[in-house]
Amino acid sequence: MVLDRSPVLDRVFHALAHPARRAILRQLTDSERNLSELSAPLKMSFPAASKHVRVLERARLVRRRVIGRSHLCRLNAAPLKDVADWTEGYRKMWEMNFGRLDDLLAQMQKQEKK
Amino acid sequence: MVLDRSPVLDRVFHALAHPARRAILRQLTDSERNLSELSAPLKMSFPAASKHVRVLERARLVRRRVIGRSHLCRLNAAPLKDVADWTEGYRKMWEMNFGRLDDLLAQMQKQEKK
DNA sequence: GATATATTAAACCATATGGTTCTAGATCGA
DNA sequence: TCGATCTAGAACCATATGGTTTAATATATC
Repeated sequence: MVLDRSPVLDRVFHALAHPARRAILRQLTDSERNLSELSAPLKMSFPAASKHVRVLERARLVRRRVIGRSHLCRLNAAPLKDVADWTEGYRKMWEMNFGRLDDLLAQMQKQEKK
Repeated sequence: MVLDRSPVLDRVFHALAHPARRAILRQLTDSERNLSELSAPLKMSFPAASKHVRVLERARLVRRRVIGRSHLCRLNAAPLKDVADWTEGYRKMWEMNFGRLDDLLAQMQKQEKK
């Protein structure tokens, strides 16, 4: 199959490609947090952080519920299963590569002994 | 740790966020291919495909060796291990369906009893 | 040498991204 | 009610992205 069309993976991979967004996800592993809490540790303005949260929402990685003026965000890790599944299709490939690296290192050690 | 700085993950996730680039990786699972072969099935011009390959190279997902006028590309899946490792940190989160933290703790305790 | 092939490079374009600041609307607490 | 707080939204800016077409370069092939 030539095509690899998956708007879901497009959005999820793109969402994960920015350190601030990964940091937001990290913060949400413990508990729900509102936008202020999420933006506080990031070295950027509040609106910038808010935009990052919206990117995560479009990728379904974050859901929010509004309570008064507080927008509580929680992690939805389900799309990360898609990432894991996609990546799993290549596991053999990188394990093979590491195998070759092991071979190389073994050879180098053999050379050193000589 | 608040920050999630990892230029490697930045580049790899970004590289994986485009269907054409994932299609290129897919093509490289079988064997090495040169740029013409890689670009042929993509619905875009050759230079566009060439740019995608370069994005994959910057992410270390593709390596090329030049033989005459043919640029042979091969997959380097090693960076995908970084993706898998990062994603693995969230596995528990998606394995509990729509679960809250309570559910996760309950599951973990049940596992421990076994 | 002439010509076709594989690829890069350059110029260009439209749109997206990531950031800012400023404004405005709810809502909470005193 | 008043002021502080939380958030959205708009306007703006610089740069990146993803694509195009056209040219230039190197290498095969005849």
